Amino acid sequence: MAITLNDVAQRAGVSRSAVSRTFTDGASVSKVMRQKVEDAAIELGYTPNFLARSLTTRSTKLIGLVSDNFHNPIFLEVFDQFTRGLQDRGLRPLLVNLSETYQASSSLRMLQQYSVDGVIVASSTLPPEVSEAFRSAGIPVVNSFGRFSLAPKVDVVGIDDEACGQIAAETLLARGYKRLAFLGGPEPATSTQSRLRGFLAELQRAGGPAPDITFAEAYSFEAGRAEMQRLLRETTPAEAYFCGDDVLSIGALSAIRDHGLRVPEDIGLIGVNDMQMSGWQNINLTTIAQPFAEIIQTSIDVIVDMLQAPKQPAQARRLPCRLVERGTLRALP
Amino acid sequence: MAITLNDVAQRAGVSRSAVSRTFTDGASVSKVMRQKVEDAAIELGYTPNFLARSLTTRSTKLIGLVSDNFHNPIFLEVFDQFTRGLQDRGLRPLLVNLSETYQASSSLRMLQQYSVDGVIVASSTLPPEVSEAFRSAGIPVVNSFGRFSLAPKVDVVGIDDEACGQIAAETLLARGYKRLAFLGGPEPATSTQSRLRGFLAELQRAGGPAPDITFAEAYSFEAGRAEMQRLLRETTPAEAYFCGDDVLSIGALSAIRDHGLRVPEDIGLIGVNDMQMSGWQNINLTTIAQPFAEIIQTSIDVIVDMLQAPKQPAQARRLPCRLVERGTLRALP
DNA sequence: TATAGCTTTGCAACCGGTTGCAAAAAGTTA
DNA sequence: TAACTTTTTGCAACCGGTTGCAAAGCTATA
Repeated sequence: MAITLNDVAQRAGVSRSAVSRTFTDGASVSKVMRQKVEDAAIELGYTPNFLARSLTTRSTKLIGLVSDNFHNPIFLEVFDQFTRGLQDRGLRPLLVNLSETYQASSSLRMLQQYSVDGVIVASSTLPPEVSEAFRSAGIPVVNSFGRFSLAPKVDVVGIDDEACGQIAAETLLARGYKRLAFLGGPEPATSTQSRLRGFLAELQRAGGPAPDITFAEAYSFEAGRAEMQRLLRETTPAEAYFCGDDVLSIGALSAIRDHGLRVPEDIGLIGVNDMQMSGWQNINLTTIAQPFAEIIQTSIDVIVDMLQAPKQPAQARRLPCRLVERGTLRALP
Repeated sequence: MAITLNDVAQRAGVSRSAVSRTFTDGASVSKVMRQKVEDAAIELGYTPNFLARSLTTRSTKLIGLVSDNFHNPIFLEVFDQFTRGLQDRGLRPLLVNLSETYQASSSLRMLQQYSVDGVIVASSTLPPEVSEAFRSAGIPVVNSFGRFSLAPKVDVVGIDDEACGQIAAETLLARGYKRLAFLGGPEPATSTQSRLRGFLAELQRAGGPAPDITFAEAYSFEAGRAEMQRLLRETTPAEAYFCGDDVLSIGALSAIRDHGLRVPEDIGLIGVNDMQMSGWQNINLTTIAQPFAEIIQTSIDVIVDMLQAPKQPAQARRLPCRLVERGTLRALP
């Protein structure tokens, strides 16, 4: 069916090795030989088979892209950048969706069967064991958007969640807010906990009062809205809320407005992520931007380095967040 | 490095074929033999290499997933469902991102090199030549979200864009709107043209007046907002707009509200897609739902069928859309 | 117990490539 | 032109599996 190396060799009247060599760079082929082979190849429409090649070269150029985050709109941007970044380097992303019904352990087998050269685990919610399983199996792995740790078992590229909480606290305090609150993502998530820790630490340092603390059930619009509705119904709302992320914030925003209150006049709101939608004029959310492009670029760099020199000691990289001022907080005094 | 069939054979003291046979179902192996092999395999942690296997079986279980739509939030849901649907059937999605800088022709080579068993082109905007190239190369292909045609060159699964325009017209007329307008996506897109055609046909049939017709530059929030701003500034707005899709509608919505007008009291709006966000209470967009789940399920079924019995004549399937009533149109009289 | 029929097993060739090695060809130098 | 280098080429083995075929093993029947 498909054209093989043999076909080309025969057509060009040369050996199989000769054909192979013209298609591997750095190999020794004379100009006339190369010409003959290339003519035959073009004539027949030959494309080398990467999988057969991988058998001897032990490199498939396949990178497993594992994620469980197929509901938060920011991940579309994440996938876009990952796939393009990998393509630019001649690598191909093999996608594994670990959401809901799939147990994490299956991803190792799935990707081992295809001899991937490396794996990118793109998730802030998957447990570290998922990434670690790949490393134990000898497959280069990097955990993008993972949690920082001083002695990580696998390479991690992410943000400094504590610093993120600190920025939120500073921002709110600088604008004169007194009664503050933390409306986090799911309580067990480590990102939630770290952001809270940074938030509290900075408030304490500045001598501010302790904030109210509640958690939404998920990083989702519905969860943010539901939790804010509950707060408005059952409590005296705080002056300003630091929300777990942007979708959550947008949910909270809708609850506040439905309740007849205004943002930022009655209640202030600050999120995390800076997803595209947050900049839409009908949302216009003040938020703390994650450096998505840099995280993704760095993750790819890390994995590419590991392909060349595997088994360096694992390292966790923290990239800085920055405040994006829009319209959901009152102005600086 | 990795454990191979040979290692297992040696450990179990049997032939290579025996090991191979215990891992291919339907092959003839006695109970004792199977036991010996499985023990050795577990002991060594053996996983068969699918790529080596594919060399002789001529099936990689790899499906190319080609798309250029990494900006419209609905596509995250689309990717989620595609990847899960494929995984459920033991297939693995190999992602190709064709947005912006990549020219379509590269996708064929990329996927040929990996001997994919089939390709799903998930896009309503890529030209039909992209899908056709795969078919010419003998690779089973289905174009999801593609344009309907009576004599298609490749299999297509999508919606009936004309019917969609018709539903929009019926819906608006039934609510007593008189001065209607069409605010489409990019003018050259075939989906835009088909929806317009259906819209106009139904209006004409019902004897309504001809609508205003304009086009946004893209299927995006910014484009929808910009075009609606222009309309509000330069024209007398229509009573109700049929918008190209939901993101576009949401952009238009924000422009209308910023202009001090109310929806649906002053201006009505109906979109297409029913993306998750459209149901958010702060948006609450009346729209025409695309049957995403069915389109994706059908696409996968089609490609799986082709793997078994390739080269049936191509067929275009149209799945029905349905109205989702929310809050951006006035109530039925 | 001999024979026929079925199941299980191993051998060896093959899938589409790569690569170490030695022979052949081409290029240099004297 | 001969002797010596360097480059180019083909052979054959290998990567990790599968599979047709025939031999071996087993069971059932006469």
